Amino acid sequence: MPQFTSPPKVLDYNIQVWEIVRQIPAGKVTSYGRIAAMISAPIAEKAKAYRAFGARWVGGAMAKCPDDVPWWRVINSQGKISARPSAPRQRELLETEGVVFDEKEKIDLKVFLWEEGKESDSSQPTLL
DNA sequence: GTTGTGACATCGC
DNA sequence: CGCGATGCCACAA
Repeated sequence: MPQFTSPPKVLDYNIQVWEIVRQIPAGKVTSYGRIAAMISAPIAEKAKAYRAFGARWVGGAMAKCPDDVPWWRVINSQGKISARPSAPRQRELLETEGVVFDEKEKIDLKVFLWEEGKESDSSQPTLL
């Protein structure tokens, strides 16, 4: 267990993030905003604030990146890898999982985006 | 107590 | 579709 600062609330949030990330099947990816959205329902009042920083909280949680969490399956909404120093390393891991990148190093979220409850289904997304 | 930055997302051109 | 600019919360110095 890594050493976290005292804020238990944020830590609790991070734990939820890790829990979700662990549920991501191999060969699938998800975005920070997606995780943030599925964790705590965006409150109407703070919806903007949450939308603005909820994703960053997830990033903060990933910053701890415990060994039990496949942090490499977490990317941004652009379907690209974040500016992490080990970004190239992440791409290698994703390719090993079966994820493919386009010439712009972007991932087809229409194909590899992990959707809740659609992990092992034969539903083939409409490839255009 | 204040200032700066951060594994992002969204809007506009 | 790509790039630039903005917003917000929490933490570290």
